[in-house]
Amino acid sequence: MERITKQSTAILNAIQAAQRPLLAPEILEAAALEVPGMGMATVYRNIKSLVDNGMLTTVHLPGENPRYEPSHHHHHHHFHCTRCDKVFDVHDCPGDMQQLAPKGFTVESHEITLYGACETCKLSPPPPSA
Amino acid sequence: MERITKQSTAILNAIQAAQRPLLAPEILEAAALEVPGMGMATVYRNIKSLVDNGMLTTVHLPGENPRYEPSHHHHHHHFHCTRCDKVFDVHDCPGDMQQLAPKGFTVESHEITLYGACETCKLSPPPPSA
DNA sequence: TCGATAATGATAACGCATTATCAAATAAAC
DNA sequence: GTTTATTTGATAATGCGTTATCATTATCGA
Repeated sequence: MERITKQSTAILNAIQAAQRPLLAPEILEAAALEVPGMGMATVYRNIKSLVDNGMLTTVHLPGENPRYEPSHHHHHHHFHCTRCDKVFDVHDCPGDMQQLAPKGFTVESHEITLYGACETCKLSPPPPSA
Repeated sequence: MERITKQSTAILNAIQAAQRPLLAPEILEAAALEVPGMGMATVYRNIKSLVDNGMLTTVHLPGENPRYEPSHHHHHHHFHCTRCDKVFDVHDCPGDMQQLAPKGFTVESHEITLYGACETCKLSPPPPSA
């Protein structure tokens, strides 16, 4: 991926505009608005290249396919909305977790995933009769 | 799975004796010590049945295949040793996480995964020349 | 102990995300 | 504008965890 194409531009734009980690199909969906007809293979190729370059970071959540966001290089966590399945960054952190671990274990890092309703879904609950 | 067989007994024994969540291949490995020649399909069949019964709980960790542990029905988290890749239960919890979420979001649950060295790996570091 | 039927083991098949293939399109150097 | 090498799109192939198939074996009620 050395050349700048309208596809690669659209993919990077989509990821940076999203303000949240995206799944590969979400990246395709967003980038295809700018470049209709874009193929899934192009998305995967560009993701791979951007991750290798260090421009993109892979976000793994429990039981989920990988999502991708611009590399932040700062410690943060994620919120997974159980209504719309979108994932959002959480910039706060409770801090050191060493005290949670069993005696004799050394904690070097941690991941926190919050689950619940994002603001949009909270304001727009599904119809009760659903 | 209505009948008690030496295979189903060995599988349940393996899971209960482990004291930590096991991957399907780990269950096979442990149960095969008791019933040599046991097949992977038998492990998956029994896991499925036990999960359906509520006897087993599936543990999803970021980027990992599912692990299984006896259903505890109490809130806990997990420690993933980055040396031996074993996962251990963590019975402590920092508590409510609502304050971490963005304004307008409602936190309903959370998952914490700790990473580091378990006691065994801490006491038996790999040779420096490795 | 016998018989009905459920479980097992070997293996093929599946689902799904991801990657490879390759002809056609296109970016960028000249 | 031409040329050349890279990227794209369509699609086949891959990898891998899991599930289905089916003949054989084994459980357990009668």
